Amino acid sequence: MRGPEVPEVVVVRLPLYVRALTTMLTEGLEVVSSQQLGSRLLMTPAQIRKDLSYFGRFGKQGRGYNVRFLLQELRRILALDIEWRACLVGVGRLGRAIINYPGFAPEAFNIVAAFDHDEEQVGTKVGDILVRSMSELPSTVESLGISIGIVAVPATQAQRVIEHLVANGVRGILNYAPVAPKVPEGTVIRNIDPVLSLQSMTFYLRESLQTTPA
Amino acid sequence: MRGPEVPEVVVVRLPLYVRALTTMLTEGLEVVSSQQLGSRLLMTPAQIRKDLSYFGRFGKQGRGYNVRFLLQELRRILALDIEWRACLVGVGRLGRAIINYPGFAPEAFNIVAAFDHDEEQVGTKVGDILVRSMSELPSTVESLGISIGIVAVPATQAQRVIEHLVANGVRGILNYAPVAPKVPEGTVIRNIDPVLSLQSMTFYLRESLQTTPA
DNA sequence: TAATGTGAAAACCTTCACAGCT
DNA sequence: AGCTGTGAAGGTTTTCACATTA
Repeated sequence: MRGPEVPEVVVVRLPLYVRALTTMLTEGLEVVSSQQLGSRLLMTPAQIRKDLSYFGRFGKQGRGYNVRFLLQELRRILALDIEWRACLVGVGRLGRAIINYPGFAPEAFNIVAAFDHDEEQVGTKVGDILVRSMSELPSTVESLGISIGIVAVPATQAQRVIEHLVANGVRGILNYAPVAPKVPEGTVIRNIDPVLSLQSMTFYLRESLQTTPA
Repeated sequence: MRGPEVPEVVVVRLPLYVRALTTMLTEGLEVVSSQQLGSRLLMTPAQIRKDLSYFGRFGKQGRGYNVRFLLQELRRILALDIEWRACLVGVGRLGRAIINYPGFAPEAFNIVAAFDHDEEQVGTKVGDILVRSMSELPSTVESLGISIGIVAVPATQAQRVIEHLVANGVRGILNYAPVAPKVPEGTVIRNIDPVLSLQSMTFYLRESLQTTPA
C-alpha cells in the first residue's frame, strides 16, 4: 500500500539541494544543470538526477532545471512550505543558546514554547519565550499545535523526556543530549552530537599526525 | 601501500560503541555480547561483530567482549587516548555557547584558543579563553599545537575561514556554519547543522500529519 | 552450550551510458 | 548540441549462517 519507497539517504540530501538552489536564486540564476549543481555540492550529476527522479520529472532535456520551480517543488516535497512549531525542553545554557539561535525562524521552524523541570526557572523568560512547568506540556503541545520537540536536557533525563513528548503527540525529536534514545515506530529523531563527530574525526587525524618520517 | 581500508560508515559507528561501553562500565558490567550491545544501540549483533573485525579480534568465543578491554582498544583506534587541542573561530552567540559547552573537555577535546575578526572583541575573555585577533592565528596554532578548528562564523565567511585554518596546518574542522564547505584532500570536516536535520525530518512528519481520514 | 569471526549472499546505493526530448 | 530521466551495471554495506573455539 506504500509508494515507491524513497531511500532515507536521498531524503537527507534534499535539504542540501534546497540550500544550494536558494543561494543560486539569490544570485539571479534562472536555470541550472545537474552538472552545475553537482559541482557546487561536490556530488555527481547522476546522483542528483537519480535523487530527483524518485519524486518526479522536474527538468527539461537539453536545458536543465528551472531554479525557482525546482526549489518550490523540493520545498513542497519536504513540507517546508508550511510553518512548523517546536517546543524546547531544558532551559540550561545549551537550551538558551538554541532559543537564541537565529537560524531556525527564517526556515519556518518556530520555537513557540519552552519547558523546564526546575520550578525556579518556570515563569521566567528566555528571549521572549515563557518557561513553563513540565506539567503544562500536554496542554501546551495540544493548544499550540506543536509537532517537534527540541531536547536539551542532561543525558540521564533525555530518554524520559523524549518518551513524555512522544506520549503527548510530538512526532519529531531534535535531540541535543549525548545519548542515542530509542523512539517508537512512527517517530522521527535526529541527534545533534558534536562530540561524536569529533570522535570519528580523530581516527583520520591520527594518521596525519604520524606522517613525516625521517 | 594502504591498509585494508576501513569504510567510513564503520568509523562513524565506533564512537557509539565507545559511549555505550563507557556507560556499561559505570554500570559495573564486565563482559558484553554483540547481542547485548546491539540491543542497547538498536543495531544487529552481526553488524557490530563485522565492524570490530576490521580492527582485530577483541572477543572470546562463547563468552563475549571484556568491556574494559574493548573500550580501551576502541579508544586507542580512534586516538581518543590522547588530548586534542582545538581553537574556536567566531565568538558570537553561537561561539560563546560552544566555548561554554561542558561536553568537550571530559572527552579530552580542549578548546585552548579563540579568534574573532571583530577587533572590539579581541582582548576580551569568553569563559577563561582570551579572544585573539585573526592575525595571531598562524602563530597560535603552531605554538599551542592546535589540530582542530571549530568554526562558528556567519555562513558567508565560513569558506574563507576554513581555508585559512587549513593553510595554517589545521587538519580537522568542526563546522557550525550552515554551508557545506569544500576542503582539500587530507582534511577532515564534520558539519553540525540542526536546520538540515529538521528539513529532512519534516519529510516524514508530513505523512503523519495527513493521517486520520474521515 | 554460547558467542565470536568471517566468507558468501542479499540488500542497498551509486555510477554508467544512452534513448529521447528540447 | 545539450541535458534529462532511467534501466542496467558496478560497487558498497549489511545480513546470514556456520565453522570454530572457550
